[in-house]
Amino acid sequence: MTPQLDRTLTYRLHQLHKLTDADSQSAYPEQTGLSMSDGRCLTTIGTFEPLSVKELAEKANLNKGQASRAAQALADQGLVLKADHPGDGRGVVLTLTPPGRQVFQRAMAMIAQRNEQIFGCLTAKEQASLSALFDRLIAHARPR
Amino acid sequence: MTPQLDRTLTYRLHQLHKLTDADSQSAYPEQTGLSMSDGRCLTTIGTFEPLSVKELAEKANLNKGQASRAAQALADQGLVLKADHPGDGRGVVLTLTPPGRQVFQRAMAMIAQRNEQIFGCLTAKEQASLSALFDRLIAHARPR
DNA sequence: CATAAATAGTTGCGCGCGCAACAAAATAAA
DNA sequence: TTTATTTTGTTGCGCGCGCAACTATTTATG
Repeated sequence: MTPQLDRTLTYRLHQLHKLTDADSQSAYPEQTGLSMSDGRCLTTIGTFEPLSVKELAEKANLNKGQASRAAQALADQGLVLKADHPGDGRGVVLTLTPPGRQVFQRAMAMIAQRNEQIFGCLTAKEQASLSALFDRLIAHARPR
Repeated sequence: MTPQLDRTLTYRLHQLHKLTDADSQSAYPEQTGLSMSDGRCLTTIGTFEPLSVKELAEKANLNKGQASRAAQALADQGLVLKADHPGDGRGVVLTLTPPGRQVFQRAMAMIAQRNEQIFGCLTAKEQASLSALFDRLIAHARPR
């Protein structure tokens, strides 16, 4: 039997994402001077550096085209260092520059704040449950 | 203190959404002949009819421009009836046509199936917990 | 009643996204 | 070595999305 649309988890997952993403879209430029997409790439590099473009794409959940352009944009702004990969003429090595690290701090503080805004209405125990469920769902959904 | 990026709930919410949305993007056309956006509008109308364009936008989580175009597209395909609102010369009344109802059935079956694919890795109890958490989060995030 | 403000829906436009084609380099096969 | 296959990153292109301007109708205000 088919459940009511608004009782499906997919429907509400989509709904929740839309609601939260809309706010982030304005929060990123306001607090970091970067677009949401570029800001997410910066925080991803800061968290996982050093990173190749391909790895950046995977970690930040975007395709390599976007990852390539974002890396270039961040490098142009002096926030990310795009170095040649030693031993592989194709690859690049992405790391944060000192100014990039400063923006990274601000961005992470903003993310922590938004995390609190959105999930603060849950108890610590509920947040932990949700966290564990997310991990399982992502592991299950991830291709390969 | 700032948590690690990949341990934040916002990061993983975004990740999970991206993963699931990508699959839906192909599942909708394959199983209903409609784009994901149009398909979601159809299921929304079928679930909540009768609906105005504004209400459709709210329920389907898109802006009224998209809602207007989707309603028109579905009407052009004969799946949705777009009638004048009695008593308000501006408003329209969106309902499913008989053929629209058939596509609605297929779409809902597909959604139920995707729901199972994605959330089936959780026990019924876990799904119920997640459902309750989603409701609270959405109620808290929703403007007004 | 006049006119100002609010609301419903449509449409134009620019930007971001994803896909796919491409070039360059590394690796595998013969 | 030669050549075929795979992998990495870049770039071109079209479509979908969101915003904001606009029209038409309704409701509020003086």
